[in-house]
Amino acid sequence: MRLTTKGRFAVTAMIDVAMHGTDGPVTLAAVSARQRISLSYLEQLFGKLRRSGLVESVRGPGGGYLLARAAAQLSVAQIIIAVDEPIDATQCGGLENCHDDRRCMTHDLWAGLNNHIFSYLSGVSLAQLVAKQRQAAIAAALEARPMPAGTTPCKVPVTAAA
Amino acid sequence: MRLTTKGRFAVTAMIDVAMHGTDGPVTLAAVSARQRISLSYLEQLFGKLRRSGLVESVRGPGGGYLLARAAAQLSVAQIIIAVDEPIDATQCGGLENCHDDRRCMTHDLWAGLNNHIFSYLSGVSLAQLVAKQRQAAIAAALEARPMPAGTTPCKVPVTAAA
DNA sequence: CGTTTAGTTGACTAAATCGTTCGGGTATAC
DNA sequence: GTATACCCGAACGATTTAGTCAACTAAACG
Repeated sequence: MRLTTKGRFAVTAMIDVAMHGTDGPVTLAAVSARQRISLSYLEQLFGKLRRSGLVESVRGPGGGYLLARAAAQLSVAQIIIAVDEPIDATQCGGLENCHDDRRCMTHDLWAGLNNHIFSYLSGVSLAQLVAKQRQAAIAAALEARPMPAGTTPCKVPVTAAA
Repeated sequence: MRLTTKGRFAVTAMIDVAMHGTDGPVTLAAVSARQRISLSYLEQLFGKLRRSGLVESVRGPGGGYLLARAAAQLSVAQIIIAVDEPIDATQCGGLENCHDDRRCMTHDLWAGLNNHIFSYLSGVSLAQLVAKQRQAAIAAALEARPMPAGTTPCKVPVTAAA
């Protein structure tokens, strides 16, 4: 399981669809404008997401994309798997013949780590991320608007990006 | 935090050094032969690992690389961070000015996921992976060697790679 | 001393991936 | 029938990946 910016773009776009798709399909043009992602790149990503059954498309005017399932039933792992074409780090391509006498370490080794990371990201649902994003948006709005006298702002701590 | 084959190569090589470095330094040539990784690529990786203080080098005949700390004190996260130069998926580069009125979602969003994955991989030590690898090697040896009559082999389940 | 070993550094390369741009299609609502 | 918006694929520059080559330095050893 790979973890690159490509999967992040896909998750970001899916969150956007989840947040704005409550009444009707969301056009990729709107997602592109809001999230500052190239429209054609979004089309490529959503082509894969659709073929993976994570979203459904509606063609024609008023069309766009909708989540194929409830946001609580869509995991980050599914989204990343859908767009990030898998690469195997096992060198031997599953043939297990890289050594004469014993097979390469990478084989069993990374399988375990992959499983752990995968199962973790499988436990993170789109609904959770949407809730977190809504919370952050509220905090930002409170920060931008001047507080009434005598009240104290409730800042959400911003975690550092790696 | 990115997750690519580069980091996997580095971790694999570090496991090799941990397993063969019990008495004396391990040459990259030996690691290259055992793990089927290009010698010059290993040189690049170990250059970064050394500058990050994860390994120590011994020059001259009989030289090679040694773990700078005990395997239990070296985490997978440290190794990956050392070789995978970090990229930020926040588009705005931390300036938070991607939108006119509100900042981009990716900013706070991926920070949380990054932290979770990072803290998970920080909890996985090289010693754990070495132990797991030793166990797998034993299982492979038992599998290759015919069992005495009446005994049942104890196969280790092989998990699928993503 | 000189040779061999092995780390150190840098430039350079083919291939893949990333993100984008462009140009065309096709289904549908109005 | 026209505008909308999904669909598809080719092509592109930039970056990353993985590897190669070449020159250098430090240390052991005879």
